Amino acid sequence: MQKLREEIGEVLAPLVEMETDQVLGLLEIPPEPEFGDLAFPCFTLAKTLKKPPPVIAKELSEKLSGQTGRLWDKTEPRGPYLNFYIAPKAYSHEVLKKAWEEQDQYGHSDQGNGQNVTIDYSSPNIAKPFGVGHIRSTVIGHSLYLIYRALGYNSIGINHLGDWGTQFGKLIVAFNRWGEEDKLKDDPVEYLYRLYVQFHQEVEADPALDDEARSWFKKLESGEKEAVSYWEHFRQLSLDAYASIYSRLGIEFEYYHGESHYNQMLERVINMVQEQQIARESEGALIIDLEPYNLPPVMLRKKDGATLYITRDLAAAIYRKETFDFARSLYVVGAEQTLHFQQLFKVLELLGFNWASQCVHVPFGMIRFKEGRMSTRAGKIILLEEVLDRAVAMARDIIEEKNPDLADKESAAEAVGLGAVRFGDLSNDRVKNIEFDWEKVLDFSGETAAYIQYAHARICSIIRKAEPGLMDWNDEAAGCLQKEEEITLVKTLARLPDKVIDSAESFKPSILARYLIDVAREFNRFYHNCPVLSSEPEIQQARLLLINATRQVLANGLALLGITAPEEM
RNA sequence: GCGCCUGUAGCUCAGGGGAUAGAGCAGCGGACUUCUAAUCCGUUAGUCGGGGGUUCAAAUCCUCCCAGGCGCACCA
Repeated sequence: MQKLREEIGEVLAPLVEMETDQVLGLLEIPPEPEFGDLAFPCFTLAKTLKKPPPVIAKELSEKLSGQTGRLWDKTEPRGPYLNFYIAPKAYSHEVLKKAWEEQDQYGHSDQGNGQNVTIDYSSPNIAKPFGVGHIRSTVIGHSLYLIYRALGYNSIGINHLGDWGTQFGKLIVAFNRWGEEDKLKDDPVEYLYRLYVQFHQEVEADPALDDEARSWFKKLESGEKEAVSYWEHFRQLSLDAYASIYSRLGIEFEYYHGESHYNQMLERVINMVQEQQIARESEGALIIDLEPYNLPPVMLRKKDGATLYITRDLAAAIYRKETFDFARSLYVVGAEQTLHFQQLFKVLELLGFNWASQCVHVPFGMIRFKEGRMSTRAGKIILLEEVLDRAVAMARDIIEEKNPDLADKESAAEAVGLGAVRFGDLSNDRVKNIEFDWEKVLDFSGETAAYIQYAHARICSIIRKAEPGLMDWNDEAAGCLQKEEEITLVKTLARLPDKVIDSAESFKPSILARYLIDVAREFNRFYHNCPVLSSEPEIQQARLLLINATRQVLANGLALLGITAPEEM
């Protein structure tokens, strides 16, 4: 906890002739609890003082002997480290009080100062089904959205729909040749998907289809009526289908600005690069040569005059800066597009935009089958809806088995099932590929969302049964925790604010997710060793305050991951 | 061919300069008349892909090699 660090930093700084901030940067958390709670390593001092680190640690300890702080009450040298031990009573009082007062704001802060952060996430390609592959951007991006908002930033969620591009040419060709309006109405997304797959099968035998598709897209770009009406039709049907998934997952966006939103700005972008003289004609196309920066060239306009993805992305970046004046602009997009973003940011820089450095690509690995990658074109894909439905069904079965008397089984099943799917995507380091495995998706034991939700539900259950009078704040009670399991839990709860900040700075919700597993684990240890309701009144009140703080940490943390915490399950 | 990412226990993964490398799953053995056993406790398991280097200190940083993934001008 920050207060403890500062206290120790101030005591130590004059003794070691360093700035307080410098000392704070060195303090670390020891690997074992018996080594104390915060450690000062003496290695760096060894050079200036010309003494071995263990001697320095010992001397510092002697200088501090008998001295205590408000939140720490003991120091001890151990090898090259000077270890500080917290004062359990004062410390737990401090932590419990903070959680008690801040409630659903515990872990939040105002460090963002209301600055705008745009977050581009989900961004599915219209007219393609919403597969499990799309869930990563959606879930990671949405969590970052919530985390930044909790830190006082004004998060602006943008769904950069892939609603423009050659794929629409392909769809129009396919629909013209093989499509039937009745089937389309029946299940639009599924049907468009089948047409898309069929196109890619037929094009093998008849490569001319590709040219036809390109020409349809060209017509679309030049506003030709028939093309535009197809496009509007397909786009709307797809949007309707996405809406139900987003609402089920509780995902929201400030803006559905798809690629087509920037069509009016493309001309301006082309003019900009020409004014800056960074572009040139090559084989009829307009390109920017990035060889001096060790990057492949960027193509802004094809020889047939049509624009490309990166042209629209440049327009989008400029639009976002001009409209929102962001402090940061995040792109939660798969790692396979890393090169694209390197090029994009470099071109922004060449255009003289110093805010290019505020743009961040937040990459993530792909979801693959054991046998290889998923492919929309080849029809090798698992639909997200199916995954969600099966996970919820499995949760329903388990609830039926474990808690048949539960009043609202359906909402608990939904929370647990959806939580499992989300947590699977959030708990591991983004950049790694995930192997899709039904068994893992449907497993609710061990390091899963259900583990955290279960701890939360257990706490709620105890609180329901407690005497209401004992659920009040009480200074004495808050300071009387002393068992090892209690203190360890308190220390774990104290870390939430730091974990939220770490997650934001590294753009990794997985840090928060892992932390919540730790909290749930420490709670379970406490639960099995420290009875709450059957203990003496004062201890009971203390433990109620402790589990209430734990409940708050679990609920607040899960909320930032977009996962709901049922009170019963 | 060039570039980016990944390689840690049988499997899935944490840890990303510091004190004895940790979890979950699987296996084995225990704990429900007691606050929900979706839990807990114990136990087995590792030349941290390999070589070299930087450092008082390397799983962590640099370099080379190996393996896998992903990219590299008219897709997004």
